[in-house]
Amino acid sequence: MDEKEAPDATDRPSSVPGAASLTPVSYLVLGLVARHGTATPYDLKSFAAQSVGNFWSFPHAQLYKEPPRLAEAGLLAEEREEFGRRRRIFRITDAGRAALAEWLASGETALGELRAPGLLKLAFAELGRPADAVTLARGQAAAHRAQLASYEAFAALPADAMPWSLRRALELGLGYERLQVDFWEALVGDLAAGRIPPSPSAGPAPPGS
Amino acid sequence: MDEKEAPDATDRPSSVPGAASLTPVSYLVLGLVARHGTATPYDLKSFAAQSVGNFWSFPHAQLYKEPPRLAEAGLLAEEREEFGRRRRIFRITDAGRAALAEWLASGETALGELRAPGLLKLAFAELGRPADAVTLARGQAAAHRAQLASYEAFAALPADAMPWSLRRALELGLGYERLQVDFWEALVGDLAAGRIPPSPSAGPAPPGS
DNA sequence: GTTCAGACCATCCGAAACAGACGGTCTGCT
DNA sequence: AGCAGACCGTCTGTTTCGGATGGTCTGAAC
Repeated sequence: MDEKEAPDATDRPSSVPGAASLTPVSYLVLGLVARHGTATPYDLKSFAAQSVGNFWSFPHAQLYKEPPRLAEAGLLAEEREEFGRRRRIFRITDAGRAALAEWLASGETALGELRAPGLLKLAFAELGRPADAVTLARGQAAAHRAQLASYEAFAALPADAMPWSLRRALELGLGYERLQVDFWEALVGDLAAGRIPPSPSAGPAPPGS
Repeated sequence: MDEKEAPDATDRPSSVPGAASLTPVSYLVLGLVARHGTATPYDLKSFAAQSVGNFWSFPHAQLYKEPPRLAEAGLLAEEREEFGRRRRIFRITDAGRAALAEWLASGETALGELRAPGLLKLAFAELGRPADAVTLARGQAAAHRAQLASYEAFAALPADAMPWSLRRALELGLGYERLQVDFWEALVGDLAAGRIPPSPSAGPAPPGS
């Protein structure tokens, strides 16, 4: 029953020639270049860190490898600085803009998972001591409070510091962190008050059952 | 307190159990085996799908590869069915229990990222047409509503169908999906009402900046 | 009592992603 | 000029991903 018979609407950009497979990184690069006009790989690294990098980090090596790949597919144009470091400068092409537009227009909507390490640990907390669960909850609450503060600082930037769409995305991030903080703090409270029965009936199912 | 292990020439199976590199998958396997007493790899696949698999899916190949690895490290004991398929049956050892306990007790708290594909797309929605953003938001809302319903069905199981810790984890999942649904629905509303300025003042920064 | 379909179970492999070490290049300060 | 330190880019081993592939068993039809 674990099979998902997803219709899988083959979301590959059909109108774009030679575009084999575009990953999230591809669209990140495409989007960043489109937004800024031009960018070197290093710029991409910085741009990403300042924007989506907050909730989705990419190894910087990816941001160096992806632009040439996209250039080869015709989605980016590449030029070089004349002097100095002779860095690669990328600019989006019409084909690139089309691929980006198609991605934005497609009703693809994969939905991702809640892969929080703390959540995995919590799921098995019954196997440890109750005190460990408290430690975990406190730690998670603190970590998420810190992350929340960082988002809030970012959100405090003036209105024209980021496009409306990014700001809106940031708001989901804010909500997410608040949810996490509330959740873990409530858990700390419940555990401290003994409101959660760590040994309610008989503990975990005995192996011999 | 994550250990930085220097790459030894030949890393022996285990000198100190639990100190080697154990990944989230390792702990998933350890936890599942501990919870159920015994398990074949195929069982693990099923158990995972029924529990944490809801918010954190693992390729099943991982669940076949990991148990032998853990057995080699002394954290699991392996026996075989006598007849029939002669499947591998795993059972946790004292060392395995110790490693699991150590993990549960450690104040590790890595915090993971909000890697939702929809969020990435939203972050660049300013580059597309406003109608695309509406499509995206509607699609995301629907997808998350479906996921929410699935969680709710799971949560409706009787109290003894799952340990308290897993139920608690599920509650975070529930909250997360509700947050998503609310967020995307609110976005649909704002976009429809024109409350979000897709072309506020002057558009994105010109390339020549 | 064979045969065969279809579920159940397990392994393998190429292609990415990942983390981060390592090296080169330039700028500002002395 | 010399040098420190920031800036910038590439490379490599390891792990993960996702799915193709291929065996094994049950039971129902013949």
